[in-house]
Parts: sequence; C-alpha cells; structure tokens
Amino acid sequence: MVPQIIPNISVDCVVFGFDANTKSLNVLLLDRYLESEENHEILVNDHVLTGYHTLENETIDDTATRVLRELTGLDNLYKKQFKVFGDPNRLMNEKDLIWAKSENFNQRTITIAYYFLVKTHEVDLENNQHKPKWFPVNDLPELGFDHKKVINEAYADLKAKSLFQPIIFELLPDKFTIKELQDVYECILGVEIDNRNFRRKLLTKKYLIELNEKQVGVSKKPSQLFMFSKDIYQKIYKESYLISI
Amino acid sequence: MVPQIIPNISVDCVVFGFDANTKSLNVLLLDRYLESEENHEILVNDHVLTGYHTLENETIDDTATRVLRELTGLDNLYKKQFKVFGDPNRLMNEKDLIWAKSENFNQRTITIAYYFLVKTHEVDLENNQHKPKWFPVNDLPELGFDHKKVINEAYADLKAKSLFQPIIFELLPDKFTIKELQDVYECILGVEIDNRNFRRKLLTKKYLIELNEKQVGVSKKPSQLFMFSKDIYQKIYKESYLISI
DNA sequence: TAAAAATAATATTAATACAACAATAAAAAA
DNA sequence: TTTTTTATTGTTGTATTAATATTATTTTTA
Repeated sequence: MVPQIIPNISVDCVVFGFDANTKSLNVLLLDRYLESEENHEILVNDHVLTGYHTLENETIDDTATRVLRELTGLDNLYKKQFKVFGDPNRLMNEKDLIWAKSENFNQRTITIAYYFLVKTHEVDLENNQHKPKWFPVNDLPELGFDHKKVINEAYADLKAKSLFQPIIFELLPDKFTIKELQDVYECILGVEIDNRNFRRKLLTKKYLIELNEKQVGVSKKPSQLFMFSKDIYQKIYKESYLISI
Repeated sequence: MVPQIIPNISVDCVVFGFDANTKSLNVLLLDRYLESEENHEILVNDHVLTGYHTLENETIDDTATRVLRELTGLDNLYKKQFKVFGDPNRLMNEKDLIWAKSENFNQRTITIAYYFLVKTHEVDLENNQHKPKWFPVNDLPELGFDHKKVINEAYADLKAKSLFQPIIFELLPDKFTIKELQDVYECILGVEIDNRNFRRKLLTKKYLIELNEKQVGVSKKPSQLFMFSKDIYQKIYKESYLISI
C-alpha cells in the first residue's frame, strides 16, 4: 500500500554546513533541470531546496526527518521548523510555472520550512543519486520558487539563535579547536571577533572539554582540541532574564 | 461568490493581553459547547483558541489578521507566526472527536499558530457576539484540541522574545509608568526585578519619552507617565553580537 | 491644618563582564 | 639552526550589573 501524500502541504529543508577551508556557511541545493521534448531547448536550469509532500499519518517533523535522511543518509540532525510559506502567489514566475506544469503541481501548496545543521564532512556527495551541491549562503545561485527568501529567513533565524543557544557545535566536527569555533561564529554572524577576548571567554566554559589531543598533519604549531559536552551544558544552563532592549 | 476555504489548513490565534489590576498575562478564549439533541446532555463544554481555515487566494498572514479582526474588531496588532501543529493525531481525545463529528471535520487538518499582543483595554468583550473571555496563562481552563500545548509554546516564544525585542509595549496603554512596565516584565518572565535597578536602567533609554503628564485619579502619589517611541528605537537600534552561551 | 499613609523617586558601592590593545611561545619547515 | 607560521597568553580602562535603604511627594484621614 503506497502511503498517500497530502497534495497541498509540503516541507522544504534548508541544510546548512560549514566549510572550514573556505570559512563559508553553505547550503545544500539540488539542480532543477528541464528540456523541451521537441527541440531539447533548456526550459529550466536552476536550483532548489530539497523538499517533499507530507504523507497522511506522518507528522510534519517526520516528513522533514525523512526528506533529510533520503538526501543525506543522516539521522539525528539538529532540526528547526522556523516558518511557513503560504503565499498563494509563491509559484508565479515563468520557470516555476513551466516546472509546475511538467510535475503536475497545479494547486496551491503551502510549505513548512525547516533548517538543519550538519557536519559537512559527514555528508557524502559523491555517491548520492540526488547530486546535491554546496553553495555559500552569501553567494547563492539562481533559485526556483521562493527558495531564496526561505534560505535568507532560515539564515536570519540561525544567526539570532546562535547567540544564545549552543547550536553552533552541530556544524563542527566532534573535536575542534577554539580557533575553528571562532571561525564559525565570525562566519555566521558576519563580524570579526577579537581572538584574545573570545578565547578567554570560551575557555572559562565548563562544557568545553579539553582533550588530550592536538591537531595532527598541520604545517604549523598544532592547536589544542576540545569537545562540547551537551550534558554539562544542560546541567549548568541557567535561563537568562537579562532585558536587552 | 463565496470564497472557498482550504479544508485541511487552518490558523489558530493565541491572543495575549495584560491585566494591570491582577498583574496577570491573559489569553483570550472562546467557549466550546455542545448538547446532545435527544436529552440535552452536555457533550462538550470547554474552551478553545480562535481560529479558522485559510481561504483560497489569501495568505496565511491575512487569515490570521482576518480572524483577529472578526474576534476583536482590532487591526494593526503585533502578530507572530510561531509554529505549525500538524500531528495526524492532534484531534484524538473524546470531546474533540464528538466536536469534529458535529462540525464535519473529518480529515487531517494542520494548523499554523500565531500569537497576538493586544492592549486589553482596547478590546470590548461586552458587545462581542463570540463571547470571548480572558484567562490567566498560568491558570488555564480545560482546553480542546492541542490548544494547551499551542498556548504554552506561544508563551515560551513570547518570553524569549521579550528579552531582546521591544514587544512588551504592545501590551501596555500608550501612556504608562515605569512601574507598570516593570509589572509586565515581572509577570511575563515570572521573576522579581529590583525596582531601583530597573528604573535606572530604563530611564537611560532614549526611546522612553517622559510626558508632561502624571497619573490622575489614583489615591497615592501619582507617577510620571512615559510613552515608547518606536521611531527612536529603530534609529538607535544596534544588532547585538554578544554570544551568551 | 496637621498627621498619617502610600507609593514614587533616588545614590552608592562592590563585583563582574566587556573592549581594546601586542608580545611571547611552540612547533614544523627550510 | 634559522625561518615561518600560528597558538597562546595578560593588562587595563570602561561599562554593566547586583545588591543594598532612604527621602520626597501626594492623597487621605483625623
């Protein structure tokens, strides 16, 4: 028995990953490509987020988890449902209409948008049938539907959330250096941070565990590796009531 | 021509108001009442949030605005779309099933939840055909569907947001005292705040305009009235990049 | 008119956190 | 051994917060 899809409700997933080499926050996108049958003219050639319709008898969260597992093979990722996009005219540009026609989307669909944080090195793009690719969030290619807007809203939410929730560790390997942590903050927030002040502040945190290991295979002084302890974080976490307006 | 509703997509609205007398954050709820036709046995008698289905050709935001206008007569309210509730089993308790049957809800509906901030004194409950009533958010009555969960998630979001966005002024009259402002913060955050420190901190803010007016009709030393200038706030607003984890 | 009652309004200090700044140490590579 | 590269460390001034009690102003009451 094939599970029924709900035709007017879908989930779109913004997958964020951090590239330590280019120091860039990236988004995972799929190609959207269509040729005409007659003369092989290229009708649509741009990119989209990954998404799918919700199935009957499946929670929206489950839809998002399923889509991500199918795309990346990964489970247990940080996931945030951040906004619904339901403008009746959200599929109104020319390419979207051509695409919708070829795919038999003809009714109004609202989409529930999630973002995911993944450790880039854990995603295997080579052996992936969907051929997703990473693109810098600050230099996105041409995108279908309202997906540029969706990505930018996800990014804004991530930015705000990163300031007071320890979600940034989801983007780093299990073992990381203080400098790498700073790189991610600088990249996401788009600001420069004084290394001395940052280091001093973070080194006081009990939830950063200093390992008995240093970097290997680097052509310089290798730096100290740390890991993040979610357990300790949650134990010492205190809700802040500091009014900052 | 009657506008078509989208049968499986609805909007639910959590309306927050602050009662200065009881110093309570309240939620506006509707009665849900049903008798059996045979013996007038009471089948359902509890409360629900206000909500309605989205119409074709209407954005989700417009649905929420429309529902609120119909309920309160008010427009231009602070509005936040904060979460989608789409569990296939969200209408699974006995009373919900009886109700759904009587109203011909028989398919899975997902609801997009908003919260609104209103100035309690601007809402006229007397001449309102829907007979909404205020209930303290910390002492809610029996609620239908998953509405208790919806309210609690709205409250959590409001709490977090009130710390770094000037949304609290939406709950106060245009002219207010520093003490009233403190009352709202204490009530929403559920903490006590030292009046001396709070007052000193807030009095330095340029966006709080001291009026040439004091309270009238109070049996005590009348206190100074202030207003909030959104314009000034936005001019002097600086994005914070302070990492607080 | 004076006293009482109630709440508004205000100051100081110690502790903590932040911002701004440059020099030294350690390891690998040449 | 020297060079190169990056990791690592400290100080000081400023701002913010937290913790504390008293005085001032107005209405009400006697």
